[in-house]
Amino acid sequence: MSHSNEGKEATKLTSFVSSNFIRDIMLEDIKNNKNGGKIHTRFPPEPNGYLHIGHLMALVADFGLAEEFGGLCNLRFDDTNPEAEEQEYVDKIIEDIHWMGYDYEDRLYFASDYFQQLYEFAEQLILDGKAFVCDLTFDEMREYRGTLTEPGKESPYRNRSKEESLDLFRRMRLGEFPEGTHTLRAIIDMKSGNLNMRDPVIYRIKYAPHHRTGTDWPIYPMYDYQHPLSDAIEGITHSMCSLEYADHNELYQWFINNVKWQKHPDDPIPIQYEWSRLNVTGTVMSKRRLRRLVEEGYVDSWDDPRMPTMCGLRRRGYTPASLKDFIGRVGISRSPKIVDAALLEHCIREELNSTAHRTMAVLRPLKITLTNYPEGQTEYLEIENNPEDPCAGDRSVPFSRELYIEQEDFMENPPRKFFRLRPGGEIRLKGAYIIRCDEVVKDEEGNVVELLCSYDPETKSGSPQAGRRVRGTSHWVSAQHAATATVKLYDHLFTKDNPEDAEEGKDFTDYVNPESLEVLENCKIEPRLAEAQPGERFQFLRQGYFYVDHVDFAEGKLVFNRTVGLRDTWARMNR
RNA sequence: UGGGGAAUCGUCUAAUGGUAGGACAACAGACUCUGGAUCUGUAUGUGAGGGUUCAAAUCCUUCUUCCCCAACCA
Repeated sequence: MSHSNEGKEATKLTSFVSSNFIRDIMLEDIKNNKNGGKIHTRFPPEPNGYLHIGHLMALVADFGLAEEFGGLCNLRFDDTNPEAEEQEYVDKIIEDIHWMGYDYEDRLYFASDYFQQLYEFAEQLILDGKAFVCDLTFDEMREYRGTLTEPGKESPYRNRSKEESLDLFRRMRLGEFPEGTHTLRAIIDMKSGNLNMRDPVIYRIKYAPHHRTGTDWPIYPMYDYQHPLSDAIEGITHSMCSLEYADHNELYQWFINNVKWQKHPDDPIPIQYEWSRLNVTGTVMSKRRLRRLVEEGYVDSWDDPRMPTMCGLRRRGYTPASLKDFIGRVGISRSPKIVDAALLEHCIREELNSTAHRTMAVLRPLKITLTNYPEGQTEYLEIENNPEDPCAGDRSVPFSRELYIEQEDFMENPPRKFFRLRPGGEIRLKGAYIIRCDEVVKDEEGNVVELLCSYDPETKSGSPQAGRRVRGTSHWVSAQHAATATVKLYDHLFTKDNPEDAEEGKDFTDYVNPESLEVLENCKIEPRLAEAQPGERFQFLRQGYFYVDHVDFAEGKLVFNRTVGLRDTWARMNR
């Protein structure tokens, strides 16, 4: 991927800024030389959907903390449910991880890589009297499990002989039984207050073909069994996950303690740590809801720039560095969090303010003619690319008699504090001259179609006499030299901070912002922008940061997606 | 008395018995050839009640509120 350099660069620049309890634990472990002072994490997505902003915490923490302590992070797909998982998602997830600049080197693993090993562990568990084959039906098992407040009952098959269980388990593996007729269950405690400990199922029969192992296996291990053992096999030291798995930690430890997985006495014993999930205002995260947005046409695709998916964020123009910065600022904790999307926007604005080149694009053009400027003349003005970065240099921008300015930079009857152009008033054209509006040209319906202006040759930017001041400055493009482009103005997808908190009779789709996308087809852009390459980011002066859509570009279209607008105190004053 | 987790400015997050601090958001002002950026300033917080202590966000205690768990999903 051409984007991987972007991510790697970002990795060097950014690390966590805030402290967090996981880091404290790692620091302590390193100090005590636990596991030889090594940190080894893993990022364990299930390939059943696209990575989205809710996964960002785990992604950045798993890879970022390992990186910070000179450790390693494996990429391991949790692919033990063939009904849900697809190769397509594996590929998309890998693409997103590469884009973020994270490197798992040759450590790309799949839980399915361990199916044979896990199977052997399971046989041993049976031999040790710690697991049995259960013939209870799905409904019976639910009944035997008890409830949150009542203890469960032991399965009548719990005490059958090891030999019988082993025989049955082997025949399960041979594919002799239909789905749903048998399970392998751990023998733990049906009375436990923790439902996960009530003789949990560790293998079930499934004949669905697996995206990697095909039809090799008629039985599949459950997450709770597979995950700790996969961690153990890989030598993971710190196994991090979100808080809804806290109840599973006891089971995690049970498998670590009861399966003979250790090859050497100093193989690290993995420990699970949990943190609270990341939520962001104005988004939905669940796969089901995201799918509805796509399928019901609220957005165009999974990578629509309004989607909170990683691929959507990328098309919106977010950078890996800004995303890492965001996670660093949010921090890792165990308290529930719904982070203000404004923080995410701040992170990308801050980065782009220092890196994005300034350009001029007139989104809604209003023609002006400088009546005292020589016809046919073009002068090239040197304008700085980025006032925040002197090294960014200057570029030449053509200036001529006929120009476009923004429609909203002119008002015939302006209110107080409107510092832009009005009849008889003056503004500076950025990097050029001060102009005065002499005459307003209207069509038959009274719409303003053109302004006749005059320029003051004494006020050329950079010249000694340029000192005269006017309050307003506008961006502009030369009509003759401008190219036309499509600009997509994106805004928040929802009108509500928490779209899921719907009123009676409504659901989250009722809060989709009808103005979340405005497509402008007739934007006039300066010559530099006509040469823009996919993946480039610019500031459109006074308007915002824009990303050259790499997807549209591949289809032959030059489209600028608004990543985020500039802070706009004028707009705020008018709210 | 099911089990587990969490409560600090509007939002995140620090302070591990010793001045409740930072970031984002908000507001006000300065500056500005981007109404951007930058700078300065302002307001807002320890869920509640008891207790220990010279001193409590922090320790003890009672209570309240919120989140997660009853897939042969992860």
